[in-house]
Amino acid sequence: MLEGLHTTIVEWFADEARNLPWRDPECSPWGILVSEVMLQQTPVVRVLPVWREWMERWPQPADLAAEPAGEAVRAWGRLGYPRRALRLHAAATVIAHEHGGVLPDTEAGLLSLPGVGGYTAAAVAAFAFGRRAAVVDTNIRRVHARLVRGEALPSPALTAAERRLAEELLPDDDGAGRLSASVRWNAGVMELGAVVCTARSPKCAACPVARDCAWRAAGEPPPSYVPKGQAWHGSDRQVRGAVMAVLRAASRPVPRPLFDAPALPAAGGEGPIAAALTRLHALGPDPERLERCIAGLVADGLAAERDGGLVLP
DNA sequence: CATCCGTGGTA
DNA sequence: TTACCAAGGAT
Repeated sequence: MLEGLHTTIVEWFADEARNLPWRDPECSPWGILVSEVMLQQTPVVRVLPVWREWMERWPQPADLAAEPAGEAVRAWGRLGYPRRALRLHAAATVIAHEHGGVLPDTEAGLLSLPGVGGYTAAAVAAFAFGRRAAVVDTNIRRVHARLVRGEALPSPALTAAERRLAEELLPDDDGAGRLSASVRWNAGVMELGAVVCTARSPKCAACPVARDCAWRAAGEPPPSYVPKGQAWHGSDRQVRGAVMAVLRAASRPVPRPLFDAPALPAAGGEGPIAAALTRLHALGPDPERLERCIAGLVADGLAAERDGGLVLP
């Protein structure tokens, strides 16, 4: 049974895998780490162009570590959650200064890096170093929930039972490095969840293991809970995002009064800075919220005070 | 452990 | 148009 699943999914992956640059056998561990962090909560299609820019500009961790953190944030562009750029810069600094510029090649070593949690540590250990590691991301959790547990969606929070299941399903290490059975299984299940066993309207007709699926066998029961949406309108995140857009557009400190100005961004005039300021003002944040958001950005290290203005760090 | 942290495409 | 959701992590 398990053997059949392994063979079917791994063979499907060999035929159907998307040709992504970080899956190239020549891709460096650093390139794989960058891709994994960028892919945290961000779709592949938006990551692709930014990842290529990063690899061209910073081919090694030391290249990124040599620049101010703000450059990482600027080059992050609109991928979202810019603190990830900050942590990637911090990770590059640790790698350059404490690991001789070479990535740790164990899960535990990777886990100690800023911005690297359980998922990313396992993913890099597996995909960059060929280690046997149970990769558990949202795609894999969903495939396991349906295929094995017969449920429409995984629970809101990762459970110990899910970790156990992922470990049980993981093939033994066969010493084949990046081409090992466990690596291909991890990649295959993740890909299946990403392109076939999707959260909304799964493409069961295209699924290689539809006949083995416990969820289908159970008559596709609906989710037992309702996912709670992420608040956005009127949130601090919305304002922080608008402020960060201004800072990314500016190469010198933006005077503080411009952030409050409800009227014309006179000093900015035309151009991307003025446009970003206009978008911020359009949100109409009250002064208290705006101040709190800016203070939060500074506290997070995403923004810095300089010459009476605000800049990227 | 629940909450916070960006952004844009899609149903 | 609104709401969901995408290779999570830190606190």
